[in-house]
Amino acid sequence: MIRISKLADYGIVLLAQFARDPGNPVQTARDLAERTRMPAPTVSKILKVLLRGSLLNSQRGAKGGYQLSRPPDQISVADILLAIDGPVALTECISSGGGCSAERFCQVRANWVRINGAVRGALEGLKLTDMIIGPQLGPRPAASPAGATMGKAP
Amino acid sequence: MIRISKLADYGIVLLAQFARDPGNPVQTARDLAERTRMPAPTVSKILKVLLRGSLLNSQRGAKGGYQLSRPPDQISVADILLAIDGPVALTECISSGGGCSAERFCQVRANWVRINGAVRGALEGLKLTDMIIGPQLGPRPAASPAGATMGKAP
DNA sequence: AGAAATAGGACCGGCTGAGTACTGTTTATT
DNA sequence: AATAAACAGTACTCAGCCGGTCCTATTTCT
Repeated sequence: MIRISKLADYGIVLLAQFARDPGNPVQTARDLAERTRMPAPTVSKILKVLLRGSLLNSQRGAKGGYQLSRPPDQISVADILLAIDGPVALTECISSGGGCSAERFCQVRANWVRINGAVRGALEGLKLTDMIIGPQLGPRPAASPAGATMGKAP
Repeated sequence: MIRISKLADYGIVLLAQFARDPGNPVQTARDLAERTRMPAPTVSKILKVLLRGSLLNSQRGAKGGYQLSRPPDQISVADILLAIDGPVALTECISSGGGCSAERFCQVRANWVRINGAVRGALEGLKLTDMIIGPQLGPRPAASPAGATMGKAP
């Protein structure tokens, strides 16, 4: 199904929450859980992962909380996926860096490298600021963006 | 890790094999297994799935085998993924068509719809013929294709 | 009739994703 | 100094699904 993990999905929702109200840069895990309607332990777990990926800074103790480590326009969806799910690798032979027993005969790997790079590039171009502007906030030009092409042999 | 299933990966390799030598349009499961170095039972299983997805035609009995149901330039990577892994749905809320308990509060779903559509569109544009031209067959213009952009807010 | 294929299941084992819980450690406040 | 509020880290379980294999029809050519 070519899907990202649920945790990564949650992570994006959480980070988007930060970006949505810059007035409260520091948020506690508890508050985020309430606002996003996600279970508190799971929220806490994801926040720690995002911290390790240096997408968040944390302040311990009372009056503590988390805040974005960078401006939201400098955090991409690819960054979030990298922190939570690891590197973008559509196929196993990409993530394992080759070494598949069939590699000697495999004729499609080179193409996967290209497709993979294109998807990663697209995800890198998509910033957190792009995720918070929903259809409800101001009119949008049209439905779907212009015809995203990639990887097609020239 | 945003990855496609191994079966789908195999399926692409198998179909690419058909496209690679148009001289032998009909191939048996056994032959394909040998040429791709994949285990025969698995190959057989995938071929049946591809048949159900009407990407292949089959001929039973002695001298039987499988062949592409359409010219390779009319079979996209998205078609193969659809047949094996189901519809492209990066997040669960896409495949389930909404209904998530947090949907009422979720502010990012609309963006996922756009991203998802962009990825699917890109995969649809990538045909089987694009998968068989490797770097070894003739020189290629450059490393990565031109800057695949998608989903970015205009 | 027999051999060579596909058709269509059932079946199972192992991995990993998702969620929970528990036990520190740090810090502001009183 | 004591307390409470928050983050930090780790361990654990449970379920679902992916992957692989095998078995038994059914069809068709020789």
